[in-house]
Amino acid sequence: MSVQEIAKRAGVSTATVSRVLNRSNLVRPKTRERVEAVIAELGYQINVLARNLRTAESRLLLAMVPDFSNPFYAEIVRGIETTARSEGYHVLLCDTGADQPDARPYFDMLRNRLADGAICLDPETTQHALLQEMAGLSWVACCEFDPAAGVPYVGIDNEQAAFDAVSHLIARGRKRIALLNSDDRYMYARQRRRGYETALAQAGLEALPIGQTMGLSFEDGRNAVAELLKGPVRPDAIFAVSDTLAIGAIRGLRDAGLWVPDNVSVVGFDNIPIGTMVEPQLTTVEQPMRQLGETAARMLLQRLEDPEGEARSVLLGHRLVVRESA
Amino acid sequence: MSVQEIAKRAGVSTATVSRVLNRSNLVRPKTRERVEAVIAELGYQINVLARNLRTAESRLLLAMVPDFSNPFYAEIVRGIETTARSEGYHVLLCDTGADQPDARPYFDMLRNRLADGAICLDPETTQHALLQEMAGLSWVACCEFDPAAGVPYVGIDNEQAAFDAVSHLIARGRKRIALLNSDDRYMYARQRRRGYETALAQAGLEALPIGQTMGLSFEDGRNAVAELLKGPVRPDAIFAVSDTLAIGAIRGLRDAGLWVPDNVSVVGFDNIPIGTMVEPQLTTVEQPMRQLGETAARMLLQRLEDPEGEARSVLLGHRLVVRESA
DNA sequence: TTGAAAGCGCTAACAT
DNA sequence: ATGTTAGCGCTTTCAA
Repeated sequence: MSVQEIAKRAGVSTATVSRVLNRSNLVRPKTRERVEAVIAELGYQINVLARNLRTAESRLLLAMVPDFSNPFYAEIVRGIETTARSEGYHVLLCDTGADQPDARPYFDMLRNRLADGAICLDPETTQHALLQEMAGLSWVACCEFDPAAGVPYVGIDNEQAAFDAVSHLIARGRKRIALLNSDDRYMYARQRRRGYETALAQAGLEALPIGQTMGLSFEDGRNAVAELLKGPVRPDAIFAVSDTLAIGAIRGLRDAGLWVPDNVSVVGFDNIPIGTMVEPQLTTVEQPMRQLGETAARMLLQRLEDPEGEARSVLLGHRLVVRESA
Repeated sequence: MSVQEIAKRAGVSTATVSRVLNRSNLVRPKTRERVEAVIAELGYQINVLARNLRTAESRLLLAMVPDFSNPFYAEIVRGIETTARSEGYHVLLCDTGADQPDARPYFDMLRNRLADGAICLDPETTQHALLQEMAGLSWVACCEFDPAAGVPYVGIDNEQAAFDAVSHLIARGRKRIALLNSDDRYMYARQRRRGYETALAQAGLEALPIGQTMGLSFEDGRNAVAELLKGPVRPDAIFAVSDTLAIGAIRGLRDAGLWVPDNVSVVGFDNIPIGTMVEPQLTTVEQPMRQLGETAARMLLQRLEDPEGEARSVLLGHRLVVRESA
């Protein structure tokens, strides 16, 4: 069943049916009614595939995420979806993580027009590839961004946020503050490290050897702390760049017979729900995840509407949530 | 740039270009080479929108999930994606939860052919609606299923799994075993309840008043336990139908000064990662999440290939993972 | 093994 | 306010 069929039965042209379908107001109410009646009667459903070809848009957005089972990303994706849906778009989730480290297939989805645009939360390498291979294609960066790249982005001030977290530790009287950092491929990791270093420097404290992990998991944190504790100087505080890492760290400390926060204070990052489910409850830096996603989607939608329009990037606010661990 | 362009430059017809594009073997190697050279040279990318219209398929699958930020569902979706991708399909995630309790918009995506088929993890109500409104459309059920509905499904034997969990508690010498159940709209909730009741009955034990929650969250579990403890008989064990609920329950018990597992044993369900991140580590029933997703996707793909083919449903195995909490 | 041509179902420019 | 008509870019029958 097609517009033709509807047109015939309603005694109008296909153009008119199309106008009714697209809520054009160049249709006499009476006519519209008649057409709508036929549509309802036959249970006609528009063929999106045909429309997509004709209008040369899929109304599909790509969300490239390193790991959507990470609650942090999950919540951002939620924000993206909410906004996208409200504008009649759908979101295609692309987990570029573990399983499928190659983002190429996703690039192809953009190239061959399966998606109208993309939101990229992937690390620098992916973003640079996107930038080079996708010249002229619409995408925005979220959380991970290179201010110099010329791509519109939304994120937080990671350096400042890290600075705030470490300052909190210092204010609590801690002197041997270790950083538990993740994969250096991520710009946020490097930015937070800078914040950590600045805070220590300003307080005249020395940085400890950095605990470096490959991932953001509980076990990563646990193992890294075990490593850290083998060092010459025992930390009295740990700033971890993610909550799961921090929770793993707490377990690592307990493994070594250390108590949090009595012996060692711990601050995490993100403020994901698990933070309140553990004991002690996690002190952490909150990111406005939902809002990050919503903003990213809105920026992308704006780009799609007006590709030439000026693209303004945004940094959203963060907030230190003080609970029990520090 | 289109097939026309390529055809002209390669000195062949559009049909031949199309054949090359689709790996048809009715092309002379020499010709194929020439065409491929032109394609590579111009960096031509097929227009999926046009192909979709022509072939009347989008190679997009719908995954309808109550809450994809729940690690349990996230892992299943992973399985779905892996399998789908290996067959050249993409997955459109539809979070039918909190935000968007109405699945109607997703139904429309099926009706108007934006998606070729769907995998539904939503509760009964949604599944029945799908069944009625989508006659003749391809979909399969995953985790949530009504064996009598005539829709192919994959899941586990929830009743048996619950039976096993409760039996474990009984074997540990527990006598006052409470059930912490979630939303009764879900068939799995009703199935697990039956398993719980059967196990108790077989052991000649009495069921306690059931702790009923609206959702599956930590706070739900915590609050439900507080309620439970107000009752006349204090449970010495709790079987919760989800891990988050169980972890909330453990906290609720601690709130009341009770220790797990010394005073009260707790068993969860699903075996999500957090189970090993809490203290005590959670004893739980493991579901083969990844495999559930993979199987569901494979079933759907099969249906798409052969809509008339017989559809065989499957129950996958579960496993009790004994850790510290019970 | 290749080509010519029809047409998937829709939208939109243009005409009335 | 409505109709006519020309494609969007591809695949696929049919003929050669």
